[in-house]
Amino acid sequence: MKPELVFGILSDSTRLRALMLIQSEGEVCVCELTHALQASQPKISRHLALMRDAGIVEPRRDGPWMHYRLSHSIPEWARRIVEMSHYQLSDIPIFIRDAQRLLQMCNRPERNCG
Amino acid sequence: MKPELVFGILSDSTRLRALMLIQSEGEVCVCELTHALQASQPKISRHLALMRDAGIVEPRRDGPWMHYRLSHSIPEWARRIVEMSHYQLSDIPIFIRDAQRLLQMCNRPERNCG
DNA sequence: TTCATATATATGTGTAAGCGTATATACTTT
DNA sequence: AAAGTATATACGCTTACACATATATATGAA
Repeated sequence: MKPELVFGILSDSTRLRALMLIQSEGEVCVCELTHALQASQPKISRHLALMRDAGIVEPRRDGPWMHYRLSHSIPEWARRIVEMSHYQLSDIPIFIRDAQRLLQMCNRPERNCG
Repeated sequence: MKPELVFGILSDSTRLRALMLIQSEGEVCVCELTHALQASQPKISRHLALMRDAGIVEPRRDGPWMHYRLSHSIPEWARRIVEMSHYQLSDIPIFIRDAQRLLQMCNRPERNCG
């Protein structure tokens, strides 16, 4: 895995916002992302597929839902870059708002209402 | 400055390699980069202009030479991301080789031979 | 098997990015 | 001023990317 590829993943707003939530929550499903990011489902799925193909995230099926988390086989340096970017960016308004929308979302698979 | 823009800067191999050297050396000039990265001068200059316009690096003229360093007005989170990426990536072969070529370069402005 | 929900992918389109080559600008020396 | 070196930008081209929309696949319930 090449470093510039990892940064390429982070260089799109939708993917960065998704990864920030994945990093916060450990795991999120597609419907949670579409809700939190207020984006269309194909848009979210396309970006997740991109990240999956790049080896950054991995899917887990849970009935009809697909959950995504950081890939367990991601290189250590890549994991640290993602973690540390999350740490540095988490107080920026747009990411705070995404996190809030996720917490306030009802009908989250495997979770109660917020 | 938007986070995804900073990652966009880091998502190109030439720019990432240049920034790694800037981070190591504090400041490098165009001719040092063309030598260390073994790339054409227009290619290096174009990428530096891109990073300058994005507010990541800033130029300093020294006679005929242009030196580039991290911008002093870069947001703290962006500086930390660059610093930390350098720390995480510095032992990857391609960056080691770039650094070696730079150290072995003779005729470096403001420096002796290595 | 039929329907509804959740997710994935395909298609067509517009835009942005990177490259090589050529050329322009800036500085230094003569 | 003229020539040489260092750097910047312009141009034409090709490819990659992101999007919206449409459609396909997968699961669960009836």
